[in-house]
Amino acid sequence: MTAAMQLTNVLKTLADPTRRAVFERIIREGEIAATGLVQGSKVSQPAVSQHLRALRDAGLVAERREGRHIHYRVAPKGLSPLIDWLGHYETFWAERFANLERLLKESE
Amino acid sequence: MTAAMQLTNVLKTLADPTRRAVFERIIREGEIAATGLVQGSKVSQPAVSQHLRALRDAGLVAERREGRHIHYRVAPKGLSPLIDWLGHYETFWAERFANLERLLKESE
DNA sequence: CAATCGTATAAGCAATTGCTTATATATTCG
DNA sequence: CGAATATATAAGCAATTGCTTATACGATTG
Repeated sequence: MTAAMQLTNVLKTLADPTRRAVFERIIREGEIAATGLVQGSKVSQPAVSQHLRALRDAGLVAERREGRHIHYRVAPKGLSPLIDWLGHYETFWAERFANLERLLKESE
Repeated sequence: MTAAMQLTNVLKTLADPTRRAVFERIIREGEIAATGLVQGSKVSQPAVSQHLRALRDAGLVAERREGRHIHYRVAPKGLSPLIDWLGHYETFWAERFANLERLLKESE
C-alpha cells in the first residue's frame, strides 16, 4: 500500500457526507457504540455498519469490543496521509500554511 | 453552498488519483497550459479537460487565457474548507496537530 | 477566407458507490 | 437451551463516476 493509495483511501472515505458525519460524531462523543451511532442517523443500521467498516479500513477509527457492544473511537494517525500530503506541498501555498511543515516536524 | 458541501467537493475532487496527479503537476509547474498537462498523462485530452473543470469547480485551480492556450495555476484558498475542517477538530487529535488552530488564526 | 491548434463538450459505457431489505453471526440473559 | 440484543454480511439496485471516441468551439496563422 503506497502513500498515495493511503491518501486516496482517506480522501474517498471522508468525501461522503453521511460517512463523514459518522466520523465527526465519533470525534465528538470520544467513544460510542454502533447502536448509538444508528440512533439519530438518517440511514439504516447496515448503512452505518458499512460506513464504520470503511472508516476502519481507512485507519480512521479503532474499535473496542465490550460484550455485545463495539465501541468506536477516532484513530488520529489515520489522518496522517492527509496531513503529510498537505505538508509536502506546503511551500506552494506558503502564505496560508506558512508554518505547517514546522508544525508537522514538531508533532513527530 | 454550505461549508460542508464545499468540503465534500474538495475531498471528492482530490480523492481521484488521476485528478490529484493533475493538481500536483500544476503545483509543481506553477503555471501550465492544458496541453502540457495532457503530455505525459496516462489519459486522453478530454479526460484531462474534465479533471480541470472539476478542479476549477472545486475552487482548487484558477485559469488565465493567453491566446489559444489556457494556463492553469493553483488557487491555494481552494484548500481552505479542508484546512478549516482539520482545524475545527484540532482539539480531538491534539497531540499530532497541537498547533494547527493557532496556525490557522495566524494565516487569516 | 480556410486550415490548424488548443480546449471543451456530448454521448455512451463499464465500474464503483451508497443505500435498501433480508439474513447471518456473535454475545448475553433467563 | 432459546430468546433477545448488537453488529455484520449478502444481494440487488439506482445513481454517480471516470473514461473513451467523436465532435464542436475559439483563437491564431497563412
